[in-house]
Amino acid sequence: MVTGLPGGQRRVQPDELPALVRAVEAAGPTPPRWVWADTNRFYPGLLRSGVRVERAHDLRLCHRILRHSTLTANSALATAAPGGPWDTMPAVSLTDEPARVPDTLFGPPEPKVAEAGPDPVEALRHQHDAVAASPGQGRLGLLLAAESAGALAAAEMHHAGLPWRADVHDAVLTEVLGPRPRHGERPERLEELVQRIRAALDAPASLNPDSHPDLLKAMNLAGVGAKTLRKWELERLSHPVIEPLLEYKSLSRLLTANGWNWLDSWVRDGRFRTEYVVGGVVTGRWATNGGGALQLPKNVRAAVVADPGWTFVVADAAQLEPRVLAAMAGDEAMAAAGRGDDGEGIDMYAGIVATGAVDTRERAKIGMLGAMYGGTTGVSGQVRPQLAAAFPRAMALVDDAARAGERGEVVTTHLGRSSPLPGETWQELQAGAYSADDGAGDAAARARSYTRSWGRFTRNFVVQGTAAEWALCWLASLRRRLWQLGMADGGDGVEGAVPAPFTERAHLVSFVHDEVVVHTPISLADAVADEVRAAAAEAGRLLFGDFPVAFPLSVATATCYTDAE
DNA sequence: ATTAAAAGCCAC
DNA sequence: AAACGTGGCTTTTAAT
Repeated sequence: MVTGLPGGQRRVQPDELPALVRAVEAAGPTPPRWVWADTNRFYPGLLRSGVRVERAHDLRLCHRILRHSTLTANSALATAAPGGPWDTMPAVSLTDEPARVPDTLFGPPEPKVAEAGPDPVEALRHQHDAVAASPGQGRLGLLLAAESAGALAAAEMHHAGLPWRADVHDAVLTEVLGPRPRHGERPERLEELVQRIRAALDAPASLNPDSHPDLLKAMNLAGVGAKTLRKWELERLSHPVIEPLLEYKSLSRLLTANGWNWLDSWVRDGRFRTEYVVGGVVTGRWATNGGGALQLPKNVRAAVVADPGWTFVVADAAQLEPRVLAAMAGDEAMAAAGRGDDGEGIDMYAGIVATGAVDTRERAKIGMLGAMYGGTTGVSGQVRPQLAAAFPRAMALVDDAARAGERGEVVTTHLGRSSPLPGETWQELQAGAYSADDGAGDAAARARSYTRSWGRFTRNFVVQGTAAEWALCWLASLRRRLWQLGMADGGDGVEGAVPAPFTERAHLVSFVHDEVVVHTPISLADAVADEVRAAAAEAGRLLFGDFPVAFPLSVATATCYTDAE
């Protein structure tokens, strides 16, 4: 059922939906906002039919935010008994089996009764009520719009896919590992390294370097003196086995995580498609399902090559989190340190050095990261009082968030996404800390440790979560701008031709926390770069209004991802 | 036999 | 330098 149409409501068959949506999108000067239970349930099919929508409201994603936000704590939505349909509705996954087309051998399929599901109109009303009554000058409304736009962008990026040259990927692997081995065998380079490791340890040919206990035992016998196999620890030891072992670990990682098997599994028809999970991280950052798309190692990014006649515009936000912290804390001094004289933005860590608060860029960086992560030792600990003196408001914000977490309270981002409550472990440990009888060591110490750990989580939550909100607004703005760019240019230049979504226009192909990649016709690359910057400025205004904080980007254009970094 | 946890490295 | 935030993913090992 589609309601709210110009001509009232209509019941449509699934195959009628694309034409209907296309018509309504094209009808008026103001595009509609489609409200649906889950973007992934409707949008992939529309995209396959060549239909792109401008705006949407994802009821499931928005419900999840409103259910837990401190800004809507008194709403009917948030005070309802838990376990309602919108609380328990599972996300639709793009990898779910598509509804199988029934066999037609025995005549047309039985008409299916659409599953009832909860009433979306009623849900929308509840969500509107909750947002309308929330404090914060429309911040929650902005968050819901950005979250929903993100869901559209995520589906579109999956639809378009990240251009991926399997032949280039294979060449990279062959270069460092040797030719692809037969099933069950090690590549040449790895086999050589295994031999060298065994020889250096005087170990039998049965030693499997992938078995950590066995390897550690053999290393102990050879007197290497390693307690763990962590890279940074091994690097500090001197023994003939260290060099081949580190090399083995590095190559082995490449093979298992992004080797030929990965290529076979994830690259089809020149595209890598992952499933972006909008809001998949507690802080609001995205997660992905499949292919490890958020952790593609630098050396395999060489396989990300633009189509002929196309190129990439790669942009990332410089020092996003400290800038977000400065803005949300209203810390003028800290914002000024990242702004520079022209107001366009300078390297923030260099700017902090320029204020005289800290003596080197490296120490400024470690100190800021430590303040946001809760580091207390080493350089973090040394620089901290200096930063606290120079930027008291920013440091107070993260310290307050940490203390709230330690008290077991919830913290909330700038736009209104709230942290979860600590789990049962927290409660139990607090109770246990006061019980005299505890057989398993120092209960009070464990409670303290867990409490501090939760404080580090809430400390980081407010910054990482607000940075994710900025990035979401950036992405949403850029998505809209890229579409407009396509309208202006006409895509392939054919008069009157409407470019198909994402095959003839500049389009997003990757988003990783604070970095975007746009795949664009070469002729539009400069315009895309302008829009990427304009979108960043717009995101800053949307979140922080007139507060004078800069969000400079590093932007590069290249036909290969590797060359843009 | 299946599942969960641990260890480790990759990304931001 | 050290072990301070969020994750995904793979392999081995332990547990059920």
